[in-house]
Amino acid sequence: MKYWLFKTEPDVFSIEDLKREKISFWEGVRNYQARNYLRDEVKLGDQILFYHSNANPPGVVGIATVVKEASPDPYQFDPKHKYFDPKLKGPEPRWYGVHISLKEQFAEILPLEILKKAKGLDSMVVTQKGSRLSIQPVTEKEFSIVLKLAKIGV
DNA sequence: GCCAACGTTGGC
DNA sequence: GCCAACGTTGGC
Repeated sequence: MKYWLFKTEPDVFSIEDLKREKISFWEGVRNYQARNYLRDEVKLGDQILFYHSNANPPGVVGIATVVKEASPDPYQFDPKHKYFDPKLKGPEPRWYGVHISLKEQFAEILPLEILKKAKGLDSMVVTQKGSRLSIQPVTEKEFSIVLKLAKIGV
């Protein structure tokens, strides 16, 4: 089993939305590195740190899990949709998403600031300066440290 | 294939 | 709202 961090702006799609929808398609990823993770490496049952970016404060708000592996993002073909990709030629999809489901919402947000100070998270992708990747690999160790921090509370 | 210009991300 | 970091674009 692998571990990931999925980044989302809560104004666009928040953990509350995921809770309400039960199962959500992770749409709109338009970055090749993130796409490659989604298409090739994110597998059924993988665990996800659900992260709110562009929030006050930014941080991890819960745990989700993968319930269905990669399928093409349908919006890339829809000219009226904001995730339409005008550069596509033909029916070959370029962008993919996975289906996820909420596993646990933390009692309160675990802020990025705490992650940055935490022991053992020095090389975690999200704590690096200028880390813009929206789908990030997380090690098992990092994942368990984050869980511990979330339980202790801040 | 280089790289300057440009657009976007996201913490602060 | 600012701006550093970074990805993408497109002229050459």
